[in-house]
This record gives sequence, C-alpha cells and structure tokens, in this order.
Amino acid sequence: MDTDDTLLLDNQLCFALYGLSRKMTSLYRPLLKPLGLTYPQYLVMLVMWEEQVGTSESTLLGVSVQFLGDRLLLDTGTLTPLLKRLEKQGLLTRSRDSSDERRLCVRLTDAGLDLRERAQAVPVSMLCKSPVAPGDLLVLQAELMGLLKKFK
Amino acid sequence: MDTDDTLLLDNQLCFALYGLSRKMTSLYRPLLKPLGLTYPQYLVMLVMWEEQVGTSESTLLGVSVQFLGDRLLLDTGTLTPLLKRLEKQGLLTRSRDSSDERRLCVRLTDAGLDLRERAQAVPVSMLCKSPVAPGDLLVLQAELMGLLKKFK
DNA sequence: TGAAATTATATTGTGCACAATATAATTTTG
DNA sequence: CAAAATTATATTGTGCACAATATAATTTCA
Repeated sequence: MDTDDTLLLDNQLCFALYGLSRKMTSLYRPLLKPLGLTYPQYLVMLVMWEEQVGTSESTLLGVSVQFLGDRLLLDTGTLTPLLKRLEKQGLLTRSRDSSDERRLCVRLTDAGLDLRERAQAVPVSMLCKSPVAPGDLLVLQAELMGLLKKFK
Repeated sequence: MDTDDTLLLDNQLCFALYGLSRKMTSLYRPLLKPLGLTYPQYLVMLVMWEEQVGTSESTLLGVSVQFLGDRLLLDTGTLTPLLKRLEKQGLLTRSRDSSDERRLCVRLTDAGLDLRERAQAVPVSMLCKSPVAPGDLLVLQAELMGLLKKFK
C-alpha cells in the first residue's frame, strides 16, 4: 500500500471495527428495548447471569465492580452510573462487601434473574438479522476474540 | 452451540467487536492527542483530506454534513457539535451553501490541510503497535469492510 | 402559484466512554 | 502501632452516539 493510501478511510481496519460495532449495537437496540436495556447494560447482565445463575453461593457473594470491569473492559466511570441505573430498574442491588467495605457487592434481584428468560431470544433474533451464514460469523468471532486477547 | 451458551459473553461476536473497537480507539488516543484530535474527529479529517487535497475545485465546493455522515455512518446529532469543535480549533470552516441555504459547506483551512502531513505518521505508528502481522490485519480489514457493506 | 411534502441541518435529552481526580478502606512498612 | 502506599469505588468534566424533535429552505404538485 502506498503511504498516501494509508490515510484513506476505506483502508482503515479500525474504521471497519468502529462502524461495524456501532451497526451491531443498532441491531441490538430494538431487541433490547422491550427488556429495558441498552447494549452495555445487556453486557453487564450477561456477566451477572453467568455468575449468579445456578450457583446459590455466588448469589450470596455477589460480584464486584472490578470483576465486571475486567470482564467488559470498562472502568468505574462507566460502570458506576450504569449499575445505578440497573439498580433503579430493580434488576440488581448494590451494597458494600461487609468483609471489605471498599468493595461493592452487586447481586441480581429476582427480576434480574427472571429477565434472563426473555433475553434468551436476543442472540437468536440477532442471528436472523445476519446477511451472512452463521458459520462465517463464528469464524470471525474467533478471530476477533483472539485479536482482543493479543491486544489486551 | 447450546441455547444457554449463546448468552455467554465469550461467545458473542458483538462483544468482540465492541471491545476491539474501543481498544483500537485507545491505541489511537496518544497518537492523535498531539494533533489535538479525537478518533471521530480524525475520521472526519480523513474524509476532508480525501475530498480536498489536490483538487482545488472541491476546496471551493466544500463538503456537506450529509456527505460526511454517509461516509462515516454518523448523523447530524453527532456531526454538528463535532464540526463546531474542529471549526473552533481552526481546522475547518462552516458556511452555508449559497445555492442551497439548507446545506452546510465544510472546508479545510490551511491549518487543516497542513495537519495532514503530521497525520501521515499515525497509521504507521498504529501498525507498530500491532501484535499481529500486517498481512493478517489486511485480511481481517477486508472481511470487516465486506461485512459492514452487507449489513448496511 | 401556494399549500403540502421533502430535505438538510440543528437542538435537546439520555447514556455511554474515559481521563483525571477524590475519597475512604485496607495493607504495607518503617 | 502509625504513617505511607495501595486498592476499590465514586465523582467530575468532555466528547461522542443516537433518538426525537425543531427549524428553515427547497421541491412537488394540486
């Protein structure tokens, strides 16, 4: 590629990532709106469901902001207000960890747990919107996840 | 994939896109800061440079908000304030198109044109940060651009 | 031609992202 | 043990994104 060409928008990997990421979020939006969730809120709920569904002990333990941040690559400046909104919606509770008062203990409420049932349809609906074969998406997903880990 | 597995964060293509896109932006940040640009501002400048470098006619004609929005997949709610910031920085001018007063005429200033020289180093520096071979990135870029067009 | 529809941009309001800083609890160390 | 360093979360401020709405210019067409 010519030096000049590197400044062309169409030659920029990062613009493709940026554009496609926003496009995907816009496809999620109508699916998540009935659940009362934004896409980042949905991601937080995914982590919470992973941690607290089935395991009654971790429901008691709760999840820290740091844990959520590590999983989602987000900092407290993003998570703190987001978690407050989910709390206000009644999907989770925020309380201090009694063994370390610095830590926050995020726990799903019953409503938060129940929401998982309705969320089951979301990935399926997303797949239906894809103009590409699911297999191709799986390949791409593996590539991107690998890249994300290498860059992280 | 099991139905339950579709709700796992690691199985979500869109989370990989979302995370990787933000990771890339964070790698751009220190490179763009000396230029006084954010990543979306940099993208606008890329389009402006494509349109107005070398072609003296289009410098006269200028570029509309709609054109920028079509290229970058952004709407006026994002672009209008962003363009005002670039104007305040002296990189471009915003004036009405005399043949159609609805249209805005965005033009690079001399400072905006000059900034392109310093921006030449940005794509090179980004490549240096990559833990992956440039060839692999090119392949991925082509895949993502193709997908972006199919989804659009 | 003039009212209705369309088009281009701007504005408002909400919710991320993230740097920088603040605060308070815990741990480390002198 | 107490001061210093570290850790976890919260707050502040700026700049996107984007839906919804507003405004004003242009076009369409009855």
